[in-house]
Amino acid sequence: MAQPDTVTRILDTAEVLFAERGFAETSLRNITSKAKVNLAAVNYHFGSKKSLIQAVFSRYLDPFTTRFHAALDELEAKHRQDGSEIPLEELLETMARTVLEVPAERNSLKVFMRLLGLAYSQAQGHLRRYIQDEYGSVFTRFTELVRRATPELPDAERFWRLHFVLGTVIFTLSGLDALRDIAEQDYHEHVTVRDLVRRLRPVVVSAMQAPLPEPPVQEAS
Amino acid sequence: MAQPDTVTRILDTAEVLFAERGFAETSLRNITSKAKVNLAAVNYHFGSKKSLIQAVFSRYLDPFTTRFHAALDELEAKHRQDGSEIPLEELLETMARTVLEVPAERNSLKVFMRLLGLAYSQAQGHLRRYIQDEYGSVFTRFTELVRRATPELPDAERFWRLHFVLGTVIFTLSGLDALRDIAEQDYHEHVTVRDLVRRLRPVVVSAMQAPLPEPPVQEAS
DNA sequence: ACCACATTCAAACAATTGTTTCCAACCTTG
DNA sequence: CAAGGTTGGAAACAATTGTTTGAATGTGGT
Repeated sequence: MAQPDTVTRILDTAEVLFAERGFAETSLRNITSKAKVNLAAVNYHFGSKKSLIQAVFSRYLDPFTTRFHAALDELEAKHRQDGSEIPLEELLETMARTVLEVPAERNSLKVFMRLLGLAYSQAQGHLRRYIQDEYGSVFTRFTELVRRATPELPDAERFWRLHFVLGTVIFTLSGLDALRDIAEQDYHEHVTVRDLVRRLRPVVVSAMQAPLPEPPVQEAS
Repeated sequence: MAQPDTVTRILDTAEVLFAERGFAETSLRNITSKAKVNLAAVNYHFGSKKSLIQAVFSRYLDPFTTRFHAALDELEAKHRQDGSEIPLEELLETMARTVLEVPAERNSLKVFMRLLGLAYSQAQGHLRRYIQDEYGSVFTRFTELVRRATPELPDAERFWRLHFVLGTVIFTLSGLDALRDIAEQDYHEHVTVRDLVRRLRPVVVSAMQAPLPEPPVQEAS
């Protein structure tokens, strides 16, 4: 579509600024001046600010979905041989590994997670729709595998618990910088992302396997 | 400070719009036109948009902290009599109950949670600082009680787990509308906030009581 | 009735936003 | 070397932003 230089320099700068300050708070002039490209370059190469935002996401999500599908293929093939179901831990492990792999190639996991967090919290209706349309299928596949790994859970319960842990991960990793400062100050330990994933593992597994809630209390009607 | 009408009408409208669309995406003209007040009224009564945002938060957080302190007083008094420690479940229960009580007086829990989520995710440095300064003490008190309820947890581990569950709650409840749509469509059940809290309870307790993570692997250095 | 004050209002302010325009520079192709 | 389409750049565009102004209106006290 275009030279590697200008386009990627815009993307590299945009993703950092978006992650730091959000979409609405980051102007095209912020991006272009820091990237040392002309203001018009964004509209020329991407068409609009919306498209730029989507492009920033694609650069992370495209490799992620590709790798994640491949990893799930591998996992399914392995367990098809011995006929066993894929255990929940292995599914979560695979997802975590894939998430960690992707941003290694580019900026940082922090940016990736922060972007995901923004995609949820910022209104940006077009973004949620875009992500849902483009990348919903891999999530559907994953949840189906989780379903087979946790047959004791009612469907609705599993749905909610998956979003509970999704919230934990995105919230923690996207707010990592602020939390890391506090943790370092209070407990004098330097926290890496891998540390956090290590801490998250048992928590997430326990959360998914928690006892079922009491049945809903019947309101007097 | 002023008539009940204009000021509260601005606050009522602002909190809804902020919750729906975020701070930067909501203009003062959006607020004032929907609230049917003059544009200048915001700057007249609140001084600036920043102050309006803080005022919106105060209206939720002030009653919350008051009630929460009172509830913790009561809880401590009760357990000081029989000399027992406050169990974790009771602490979490108290917090949940207080969170549910506050917005009953006003708009909705959804708005409250969505605002909290925005406070974290939107950059808005001034907001985080404001919340930290004004309401940090009650959180400190709560974490200290949690510490006594979970003596087996290392301090750093407890710190992180508290933020894990904080992420779960804020993320889920602030994105409730979108998730509810999906859940209703897929599982044909109408989800209320109280349902969600009921589902959250065992998950949060299990998360806090999960086994400790493996010690960090030592990198070859 | 009058005054002092608080509040409301319409209008304008300067600043910033995303986007477009038009021209110069460039590189590839004949 | 020349032609032509592609990419870069400075400036201007219209729209929207938060904020301020100054006059009009309302309100309560003496």
